[in-house]
Amino acid sequence: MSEKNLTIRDIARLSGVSKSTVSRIISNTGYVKEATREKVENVINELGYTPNVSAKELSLSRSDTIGIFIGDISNQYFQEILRGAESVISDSSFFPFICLAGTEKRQKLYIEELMKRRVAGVIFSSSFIYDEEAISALVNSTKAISVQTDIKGIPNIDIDNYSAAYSIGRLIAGNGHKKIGYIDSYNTIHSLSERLRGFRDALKDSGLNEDSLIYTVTDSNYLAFDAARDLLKDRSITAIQCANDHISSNVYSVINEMGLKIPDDVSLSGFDGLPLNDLIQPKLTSVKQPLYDMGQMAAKKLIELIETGETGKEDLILDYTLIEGQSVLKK
Amino acid sequence: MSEKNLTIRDIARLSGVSKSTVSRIISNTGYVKEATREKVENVINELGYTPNVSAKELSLSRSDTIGIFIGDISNQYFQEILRGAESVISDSSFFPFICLAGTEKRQKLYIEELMKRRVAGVIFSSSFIYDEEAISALVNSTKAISVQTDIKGIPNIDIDNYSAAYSIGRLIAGNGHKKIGYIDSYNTIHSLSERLRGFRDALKDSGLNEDSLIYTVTDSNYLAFDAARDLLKDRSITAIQCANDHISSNVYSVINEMGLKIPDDVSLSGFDGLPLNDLIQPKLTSVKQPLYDMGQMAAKKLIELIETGETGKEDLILDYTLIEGQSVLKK
DNA sequence: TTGTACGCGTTATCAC
DNA sequence: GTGATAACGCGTACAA
Repeated sequence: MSEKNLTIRDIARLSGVSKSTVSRIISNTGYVKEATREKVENVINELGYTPNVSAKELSLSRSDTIGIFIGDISNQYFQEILRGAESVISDSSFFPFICLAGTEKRQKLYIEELMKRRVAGVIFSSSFIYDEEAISALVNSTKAISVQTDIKGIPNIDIDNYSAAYSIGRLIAGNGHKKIGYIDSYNTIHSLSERLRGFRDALKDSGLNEDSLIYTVTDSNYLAFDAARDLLKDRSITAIQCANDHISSNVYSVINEMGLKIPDDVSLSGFDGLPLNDLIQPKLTSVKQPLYDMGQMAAKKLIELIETGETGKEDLILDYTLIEGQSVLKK
Repeated sequence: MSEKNLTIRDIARLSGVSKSTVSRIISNTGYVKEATREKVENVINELGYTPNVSAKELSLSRSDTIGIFIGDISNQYFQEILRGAESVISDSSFFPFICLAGTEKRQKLYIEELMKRRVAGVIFSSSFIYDEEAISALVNSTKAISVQTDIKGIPNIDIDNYSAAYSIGRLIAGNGHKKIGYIDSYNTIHSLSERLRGFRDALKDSGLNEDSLIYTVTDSNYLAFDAARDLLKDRSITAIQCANDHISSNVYSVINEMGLKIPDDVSLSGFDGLPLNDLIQPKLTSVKQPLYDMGQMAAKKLIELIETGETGKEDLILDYTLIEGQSVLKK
């Protein structure tokens, strides 16, 4: 059975060698005679010795931990990015340290902890940054990268939000809708304003005037129930575009609750292409972002930055896919 | 700007005191003159000094980290438990270390890491344990608790699965269904076998014979598509009960895909009461488990164990709620 | 190929 | 109140 608090010294003593030899065997570095290695490894296995990470990190003045800073874990959007990033990191020589930074208090806590742990790098994915100063201090003390998140001075992984939103706007207008509700997110990040800009331009280029877009936003809880109910009161609105699929799934619930039919009574479309869209009937028109890939890409790029020692400034833009479902009526 | 590798010694030197004094101030322990404290704190803030966790842990021979060992993060079931556990831990003096242990490789990696980090405790929530020996070693080296998970020798948080499944079985049979498909999970944990047992007994007590339950299981990917298609070929089956809502949501997709109507063509019911059920039309009949609470309870109980030094053996059973939606036809 | 000695940054135990 | 000093467990020159 594994006893507690075994140290490298115990192993050394019990196998009749010095600490350094044990260290060499554990970290698999330097020359060690095969016979010695076997002897020591036997002792290690028998006693169930496990090296102490804190001591190792302290000794090396370095940690191989990478922080993954996630905004809201109950949102599938962030889950996908997290899964992608984690998969790459847990498959590397680094170690993922997941931070569920969904509230102001948690952001503070986790940022502090990441600093205290001297992490090798951080991946940010959050639609809101509460304390820019703290983030800035963290970013300055380590390597960092973001996924669709606004943080100054670090590379960002994203898609071309303007162009994606433009496409879906053209699609909806092209289907003959003339009065279109738009439910934006309460959060104010660049990718969201780009989507709105792209959507607006699409309507304009389709010959619709400015009044054709009825703009609303979700409340601070990041839900969309009230916004949706407001829009649905105006029966001249024939289509609703949501800034992301977290919102569109909530709007879907409201529409069902009110006994309305999609797309006959109202058209619905979103942005993200989350897995939960599979539960929506009829199939939702949306823009699919490669979220898992974006997470993976962020992790790969970050590891590269750590290993090369470079800082990296250039953003990476990945491809999106327009998904045409049956949720937007052709008039 | 925060410079790297500042130590307690630098702060001491620059504020004209000794390391010990700085340490006292940081850890807020022992007597320090107010004037000294202010002086030192100013230096700390100006330089942006952050204490080094590894050194602290090493010095104390103790870590205040609690591991949260989660089976499958893309399953909302685990998300709820994770969120509950994290909320309690991040609000305590301990720190959450989240392990996405969904694959055999990852379980090995994370268990090893938890041991290396000398964590204060671990919360297990996973429907599969790949290496019982490794888990056992970890459990023996620290405090541990589980949520609806089979690990020997530690307390488990659960509901009365037998009774819950019995209730839903009586409900379905009471609605006149005589041939009922049951889709079990591929995973083999105690709570699942209890559900099956309870459901079986309910049908028996409703006067149905053994042949009335058509048993199938999901495949190793934990999906349910094939199992559902198989069941749906037999048009004499009028209702399908799923062992959990991860399965029922997949079955819902299959039913829609095949153009069948719930509950007219087939009834569907599940187990868990996940948030994503809100997207299912009509409202799904299911058993709601207090998953978030179970996570919270696990964390609270674990912290208690850590602080009292006790091991704890007694399981905790929480209440469930039978949710009667419109997805089971009354015949 | 192996052993010795020092340092990593912090806390705790003593003295003062 | 405050300051030396010895741990904590490990890696790594430098010797041997």
